[in-house]
Amino acid sequence: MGEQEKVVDLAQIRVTCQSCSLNHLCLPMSIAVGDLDELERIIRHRRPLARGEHLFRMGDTLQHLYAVRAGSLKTYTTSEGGQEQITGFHLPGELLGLDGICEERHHVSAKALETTSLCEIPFAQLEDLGRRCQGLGHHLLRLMSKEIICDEHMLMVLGKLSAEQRLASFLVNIASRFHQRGFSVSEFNLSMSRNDIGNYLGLAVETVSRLFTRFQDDGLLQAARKHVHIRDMTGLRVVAGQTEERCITYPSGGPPHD
Amino acid sequence: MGEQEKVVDLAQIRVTCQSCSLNHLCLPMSIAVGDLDELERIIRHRRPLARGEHLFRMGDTLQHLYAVRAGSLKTYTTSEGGQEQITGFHLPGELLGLDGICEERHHVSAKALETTSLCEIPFAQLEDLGRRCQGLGHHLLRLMSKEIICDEHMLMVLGKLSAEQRLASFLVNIASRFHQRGFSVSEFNLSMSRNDIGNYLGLAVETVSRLFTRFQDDGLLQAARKHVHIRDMTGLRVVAGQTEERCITYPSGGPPHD
DNA sequence: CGCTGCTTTGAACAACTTCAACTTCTGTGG
DNA sequence: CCACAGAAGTTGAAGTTGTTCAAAGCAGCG
Repeated sequence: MGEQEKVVDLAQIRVTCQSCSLNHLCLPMSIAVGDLDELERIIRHRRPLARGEHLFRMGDTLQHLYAVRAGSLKTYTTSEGGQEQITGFHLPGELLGLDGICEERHHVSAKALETTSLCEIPFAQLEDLGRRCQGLGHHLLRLMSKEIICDEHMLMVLGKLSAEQRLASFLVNIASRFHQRGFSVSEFNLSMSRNDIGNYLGLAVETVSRLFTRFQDDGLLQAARKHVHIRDMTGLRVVAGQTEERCITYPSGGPPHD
Repeated sequence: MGEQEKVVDLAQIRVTCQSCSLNHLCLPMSIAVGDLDELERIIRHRRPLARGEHLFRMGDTLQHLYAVRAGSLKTYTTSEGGQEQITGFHLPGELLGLDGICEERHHVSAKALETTSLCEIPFAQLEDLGRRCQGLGHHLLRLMSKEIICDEHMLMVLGKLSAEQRLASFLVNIASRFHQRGFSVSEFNLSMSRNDIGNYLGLAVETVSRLFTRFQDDGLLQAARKHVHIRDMTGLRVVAGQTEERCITYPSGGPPHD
């Protein structure tokens, strides 16, 4: 508050998707160079969220989609009984709000897990632009399709896997998403609590905690609170029942360019 | 084989969405009357599937989306270990194949639960038409969004509900979908086996069977094999933990017109 | 009529949850 | 800078829910 010289109006900052380090993961990846200007024209920075703040709540009218620039969020639904189920964790480069298109209001709440900055994209304008720019329109469909695939993968996780397999599967998934973003596959800080992990995986916190201990004892990883160091990725994949890499994390026509 | 006079080339039958009893649930609901011709031009009937036949399999290239005309299907994923998880049951008026858009190949397999007839919609042409007909393009996004919502609702079911709540929730959902299609809310024939229900709900067959018996003893319903007669819908909703009607079954801007 | 597959029921068992206690971390104010 | 309170995480022991295994019942069909 006292640091007047540091205060800037973030909405004034010129957003350039071109210079964004995430553009290969985000909407711009699909768009013709000439049309990128148009996309940049409708995108705005949003004031960063502090840890625990909501981006939107279940029931809110859908005005914008959001792309994560830095930080992370969780989305969750609340049942009539007041129970919460986390439906996803969202890392930089990922799009939020697609569930809200159906009824023009959000069906999940989105809450920041840490200080998080986002791009705000007016949905009506994006849809309009999508009609004019073929690549963008198609990419939006692909992103929605990807979300369906991910959610249906989670149905398998919750419906068929044991607690051990669920946690291993979760860690493999998170590691590969970090890796895509240029971070280490094997060493990272989780932004979500054990409670959040348990909630997401349909397990009690205590079970998650015990499993971290067991994985550590088995030499699969070392975990100290949020910090995780995977020692044996192959072993972890075996526990998860995933030996092939067939997780959908990249909504492109072809495979990731690496 | 011998009944030559009954054999017709189904592909020759002029499909008219206008005359289809499901048009208020399906793609045409969103389309301007003038554009309906164009949609009808690209839609083809498909040879009906016999019970147990596949419409497509996981990994197949996505060529078409499909709309169920009559009958029903299940979609399921197969894990590396060969385990199957049913991701959805599909009734007349519902669209299949949306998961395949992301990578241009299906991520689930679709199998008929009974004799099933379908409309086949070439995806590329539909996408193209969606760009030209605003209503249709928007409706396609809504249908995908609806699928996300339904899948995320299932995450809650699998992650948080007890076996009893899961089955009650399933029955309430099926009943309301039958009702929308003009059938009785309270009396119907399930096209899926107990095994399929258990698989879908993350439960053992035996558990499902015991629950049917318990619901019957509690006077909530009467079940004889596939035939189900719901005696106390309110009671069933209470068990499911759903007292409000907030299941998303209709992807329209407003509520169903009844 | 006797097969086959689906469903139901019972009893033992296992996995995970719940409850309870304790430890470790984090942040805040004295 | 330390003390303290609250939150988050860990661990153990008891309890429950749902699974697994086994067997019998039932409908449909050649």
